Amino acid sequence: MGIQSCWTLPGLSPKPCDTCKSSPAAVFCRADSAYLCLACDSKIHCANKLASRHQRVWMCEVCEQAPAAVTCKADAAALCVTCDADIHSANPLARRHERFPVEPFLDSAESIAKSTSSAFNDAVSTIKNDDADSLLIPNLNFTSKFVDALDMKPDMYFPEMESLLEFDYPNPIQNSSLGMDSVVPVQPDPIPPAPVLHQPSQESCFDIDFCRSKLSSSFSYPAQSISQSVSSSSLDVGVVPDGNSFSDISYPFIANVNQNGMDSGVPAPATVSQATQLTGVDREARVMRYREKRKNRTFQKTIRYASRKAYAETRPRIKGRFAKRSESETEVMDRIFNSAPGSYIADAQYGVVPTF
DNA sequence: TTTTCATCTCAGACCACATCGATGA
DNA sequence: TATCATCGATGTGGTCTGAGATGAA
Repeated sequence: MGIQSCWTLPGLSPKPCDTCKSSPAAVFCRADSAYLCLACDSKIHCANKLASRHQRVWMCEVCEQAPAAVTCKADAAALCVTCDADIHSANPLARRHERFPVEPFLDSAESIAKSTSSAFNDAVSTIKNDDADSLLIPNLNFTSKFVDALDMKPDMYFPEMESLLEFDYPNPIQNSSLGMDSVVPVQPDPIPPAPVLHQPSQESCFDIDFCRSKLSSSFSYPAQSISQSVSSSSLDVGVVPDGNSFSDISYPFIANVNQNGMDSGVPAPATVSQATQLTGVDREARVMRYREKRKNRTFQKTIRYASRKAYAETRPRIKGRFAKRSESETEVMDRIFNSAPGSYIADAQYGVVPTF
């Protein structure tokens, strides 16, 4: 059972490449007014000097139907005009997301992706074996384009994801005595938080739930869902008070908020540069905190009784259903268990399970 | 543009029975 | 108070099924 991308619109298939028609388009060439996959983009725009001067932008990460017009730092996503308008007009918090106009690039998208990925290979090596990574990647489809084109392993990640490592800043709710009574599971974080880039603006940190709301075609987010985290466990979590929202994924980016609390529309100049000037120590600390948190996170079915699990796995089935044991089978089982009284079945995942 | 059909995806149902936990003797 | 017996409820996993989504004709 796969996990659907949290960002792409269900029901909308990515726009196909105008050239090969088979791969999903990854970039939009303004000069050609063409949607191209990475391979075709590389082929076409490396053909001659003139073509290499064509300005291109990435596709919208949400609808994958139109060229991206803005980059939302809070969502770590490139959005087209329509999606940007829909998403960021949905509620007051979303309106405060800091956004920048998308900068067109001239190099081949493939080479950009390659250089981008190599810069993160070190970090990747530290967080390999992480099948949950994909859950944290805002746009799985977006990433998969690179994976397809570059034959990369899906567990690699990209700079856009870097910000997602930063999702366990101190939670004022958890820290308060009020938070102790919250239904939100409180996970002690023994590692002190890394310096917050914009300490005074904690109230400006927020999460957007792109999974829960099952993005309808109208992109209307229920107001009560604005603070849900990506974690599936958050489905049980009540509404987190506006303005103090922190959960599993809280992006430490801020909108440039004016005194009225509204988005001034002008990017905060220091934010981007500071965000990219993280030291190696900061980065390592963040990766460590991320791994710690990931370890405590579970998307798997909870097994309450290992003994029942062990027994269920040994039981005969007919078309997947439990079946009655025949007398001979019962005798065999009795002999097995009785022949070695006090024997144990080692269950790697759930520890030692006593036999029956 | 609308309708029909085929295909795909996914959540929930189903089964038997050891074990759990409450209750009473 | 401690121990034991009884009984209904619970939980366990692999497969099937039907509803809904999607795409092609």
